[in-house]
Amino acid sequence: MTLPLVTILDDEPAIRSILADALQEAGFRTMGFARATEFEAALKSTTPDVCLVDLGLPDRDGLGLVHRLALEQGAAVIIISGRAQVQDRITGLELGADDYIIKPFDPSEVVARVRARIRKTRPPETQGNTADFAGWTAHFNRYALTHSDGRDVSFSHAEGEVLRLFLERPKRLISRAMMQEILGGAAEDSFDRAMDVRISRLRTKLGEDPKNPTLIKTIYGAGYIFLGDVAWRG
Amino acid sequence: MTLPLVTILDDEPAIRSILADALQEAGFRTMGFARATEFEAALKSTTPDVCLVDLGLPDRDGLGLVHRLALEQGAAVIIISGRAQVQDRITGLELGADDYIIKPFDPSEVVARVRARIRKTRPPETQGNTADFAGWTAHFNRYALTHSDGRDVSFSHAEGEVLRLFLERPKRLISRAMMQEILGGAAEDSFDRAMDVRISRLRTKLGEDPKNPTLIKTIYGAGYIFLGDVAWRG
DNA sequence: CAAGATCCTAACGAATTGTAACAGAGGCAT
DNA sequence: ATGCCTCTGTTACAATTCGTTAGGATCTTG
Repeated sequence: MTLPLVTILDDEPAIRSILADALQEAGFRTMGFARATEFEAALKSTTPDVCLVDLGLPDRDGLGLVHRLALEQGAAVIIISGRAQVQDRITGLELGADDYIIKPFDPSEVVARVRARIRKTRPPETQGNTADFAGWTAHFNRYALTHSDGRDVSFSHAEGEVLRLFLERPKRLISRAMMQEILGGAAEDSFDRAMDVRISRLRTKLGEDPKNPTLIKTIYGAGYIFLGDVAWRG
Repeated sequence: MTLPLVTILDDEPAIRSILADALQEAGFRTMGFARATEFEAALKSTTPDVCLVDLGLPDRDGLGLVHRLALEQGAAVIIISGRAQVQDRITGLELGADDYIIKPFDPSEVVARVRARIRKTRPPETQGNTADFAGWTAHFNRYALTHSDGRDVSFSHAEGEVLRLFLERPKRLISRAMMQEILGGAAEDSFDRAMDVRISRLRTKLGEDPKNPTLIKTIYGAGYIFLGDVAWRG
């Protein structure tokens, strides 16, 4: 697995570089952004493990951003702010932030807090090959799905890749770009319907109602999300 | 599901009771302990969601306890300590704590940080994905609204964003600017009717009388307000 | 009440997504 | 090799989503 990715959103280049240095030294990949719009654009193609967000942004109030991040992406969000009042901290945390660090900060404390987030956020390596969800059991070693009602469906390698991708990230938004990256990263032409077709086929095997899928939901313009409780074993 | 359980390990009775009061008022169950041995005994029969641990314990160094807690139980651990040095905080976090709060603390900040932990610890399913209001039930995980009279309407992602925005702030004025901010508002042109249209469509799905909306009310020149009692469950 | 600002919403269209049908690449037994 | 099968990307077209436009409705102010 690749190194955890930490994004830094702060309009001061000095702060970005201090944080980036400390984090990289600690073994993280980093991406820095000066404005919220850039950051949001980047989010469409990458999924950070932890997002450091400065609240005093020029182009937008960061709190709304934090809220959406926490809600949609499910990523860990750490606010870094000059506003030190207890009330500021509380509203930040209530809006979905995972932590709130006050400027001026000690870079190594930031690193420690980022680590603490990642420990919890990263799913413990699921090298398992069997997973239960919504009445189904996926057996990745024999490329088959069994349902508690007796149905037994086999799936192909390509379908299994997608299924595993979903089962390892339940209830989190998975962008199309990320799927391309994790699965066979082919060219990303807008004419490329390969991913859609894979998902369509998987949906069919899961017996989803085409008009109203309950397990694999499409988020228009954003990606997919797998609903359903997943339990891995073995 | 039962209320989340928060344990408080601190040798000062005054602090235990301050925290217990604040947490109970916020809707948590609490258990207090004065010494590590008592606490560990209790752990054999219960599984707390969050553990508040004071480091200055008389009978044992708290750090080792924190380490084992984090490692074995997998529970969220928040250190509360009088030791304010950066180095103390770092080692606490590195040893497995999820957060580090310095004495003296503000009880409501502790509550906010406990909440932030629980959001991540508890499975997303348990979180607010369903809300009742005015005969309707909004199911955000399956993008559908059901009415007590049997109606069943599905809504899109964009509509869901607006609906959630309202349901999270019932009976409060929501300015247009705030909506742009919280939703993905990119364009700020005053010609942008996108938000109006979203609301219009949502009103239609809710079966609002266009002449006389009862749920989503327009405040001319100021924004919108959602009337109706909202009860979240999950 | 007039004027102007603000809001509603039907209709349109660009972008995005679903999926049936097709085609090429292997695999495998005959 | 030939024929048949499965797998999987590509194509083409249908369906859906959602912002934009535009004209009318509604509100506030003077």
